[in-house]
Amino acid sequence: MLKRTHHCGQLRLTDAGKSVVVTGWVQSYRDHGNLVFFDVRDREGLTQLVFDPETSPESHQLARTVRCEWVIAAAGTVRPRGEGLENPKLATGQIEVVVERFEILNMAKTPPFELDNASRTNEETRLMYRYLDLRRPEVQQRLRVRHRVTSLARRYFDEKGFWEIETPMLAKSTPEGARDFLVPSRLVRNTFYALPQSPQLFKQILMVGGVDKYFQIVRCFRDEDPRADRQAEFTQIDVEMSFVDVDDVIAIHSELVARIWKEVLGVEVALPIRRMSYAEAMADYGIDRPDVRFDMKLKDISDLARQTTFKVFTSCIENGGVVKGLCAPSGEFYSRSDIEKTLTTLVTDFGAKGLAWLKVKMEDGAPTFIGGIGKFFSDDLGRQLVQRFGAKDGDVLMLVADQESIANKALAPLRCRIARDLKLYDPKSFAFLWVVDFPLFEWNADEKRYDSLHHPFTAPVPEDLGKLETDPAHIRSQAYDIVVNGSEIGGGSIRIHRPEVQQKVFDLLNISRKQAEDRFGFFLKALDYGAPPHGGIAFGLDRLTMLLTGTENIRDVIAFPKTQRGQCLMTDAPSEVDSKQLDELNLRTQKHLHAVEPKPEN
RNA sequence: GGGGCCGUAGCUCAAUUGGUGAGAGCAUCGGACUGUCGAUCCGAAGGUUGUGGGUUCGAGCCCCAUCGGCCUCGCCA
Repeated sequence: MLKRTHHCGQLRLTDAGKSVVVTGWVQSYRDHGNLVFFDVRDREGLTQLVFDPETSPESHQLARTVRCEWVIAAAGTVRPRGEGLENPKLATGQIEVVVERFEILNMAKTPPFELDNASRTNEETRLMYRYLDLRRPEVQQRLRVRHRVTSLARRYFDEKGFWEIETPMLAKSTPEGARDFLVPSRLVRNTFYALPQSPQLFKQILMVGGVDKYFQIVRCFRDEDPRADRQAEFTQIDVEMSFVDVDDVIAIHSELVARIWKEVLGVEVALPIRRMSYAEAMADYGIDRPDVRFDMKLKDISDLARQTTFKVFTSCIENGGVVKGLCAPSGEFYSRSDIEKTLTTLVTDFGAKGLAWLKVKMEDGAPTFIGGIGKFFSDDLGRQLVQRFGAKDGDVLMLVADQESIANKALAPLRCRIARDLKLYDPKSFAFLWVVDFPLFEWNADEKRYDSLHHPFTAPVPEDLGKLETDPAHIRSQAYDIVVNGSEIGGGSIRIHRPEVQQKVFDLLNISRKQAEDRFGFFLKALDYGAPPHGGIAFGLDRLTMLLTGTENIRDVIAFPKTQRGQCLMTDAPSEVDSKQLDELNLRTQKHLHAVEPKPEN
């Protein structure tokens, strides 16, 4: 077999005259009967081969039989292309390889889709033939970025004294948070492992074990319905450190993020990265992961709305709700129907009852309102309203009246949608942010107890410790999320390292001693044996890569992704198993049960 | 569990209000051709319109069910 000397995509004018061997897949061939041209592709690019019957009649003859995607090796001489024959579209377009020896390493069936048109091909077909889609430069570019991030992270953490340590994939089910994937045990009948939702407890126990600094690039599993930006199995860059506080964790990971952006995109991230409190994020953006590439802050106008004659507003406030909204510098962009159909649908999808709007018209410095609900505002209230938003002529005020949580939930995506429509930011830019001072708990009205906002091992800020007894709702936690362009790419916290505080938190979460013992007993026991103060963070590698590659589809950054039903179209997983396998596991499916004991008719 | 969009040749799409024989580009196959690079030119082949019912003289088009893909609410950090 001819041994490769150069990658396709590597050769330049300066290589002219060299004898080289390139290998790869035939991207296209152009057969002129006499001269034959190939574009050969490998991971690094394309090279044009020329087959001339006068140079090598055997190679030329063989080349004429070749088809797209066949695997070939060609030995020849690098030659500058003639005047006017260069191809500026190719990095190697200044040269070509005149083939002297040629081997067909493998033939290939005609692909089910054309690789150069694959971006327009049905994703279903591409997933079924993932190995063909993977040959495309765009797809490989994303995998390359992902690799750069992981390899950089490994170098970075090694430099900083972290150890990469693996934690079990077959772990204990702790039915908190997301649904677990279960794995039946053969040796211990009727018991199950769970695939880890994250290595949370293991990494904390590593700290108790004196490891001091840990990281892992680790697969995590959560059996919940997928979305464009999440699927059931995903990868975290998982980190834990001992004897640190919030500032330490933020500093070391700000630097990591800055290095990633610098190395992958050449983008300088200004350090320190800005911090924003959870309270500020919710008030101004309605969400704990605000996109701060643009301003257009939300404003609470409950105090003004209360004084209007608009019953929707006044009764909402009487019922403990708020009126909150934003000012869209719309000009003529949104028609009445855009607002009342498209944008209203958007907010109602998130639970709001409607979208109130009014368009500002300034006459001699005094505002009047066109359309919508302007008539419910007196002149004085109107002036205050315009002042509150800093609205200008042509702006449209959009308001949601509801419970604060619903208003926020509806307004946050509305704000992003409007900013995108009105092009209020450069889509290529990045805005980084640490969100801090999260509440430790949120009240769960259905269950009449508190829920952890982060997770039950998050430490309160020390000065709020006293409120564990008196005012749990207002305890701040030592948690932090890093947000880029409205996307949370990582989050973590300083952990509770004192058993009595941990117990207190379980009490507030309404987790009984018995439940705590059953689920986390091993962990609580570890805390009893001298746990150092510690904290950590986990980054979502998939989302990180999505941001760096500018895609909105998580399947684009995963080599072998799954569909919305969690299936792999290439391997056809999940699939049924032999009854023998089930027997060994002491399992029987309901399907089999029904086969044995059919339900009576009707 | 709910809502929305989609499914026609290998791929991407077309097909008037339900009306003759479901078309085109690319890919494929055969032929021609000395500089192409989305090669070009000539020719050929390629279809259970996702599947199953129904309405109708007649269904790619209308109705019902079902399968699959994507987006989304719930769910999920």
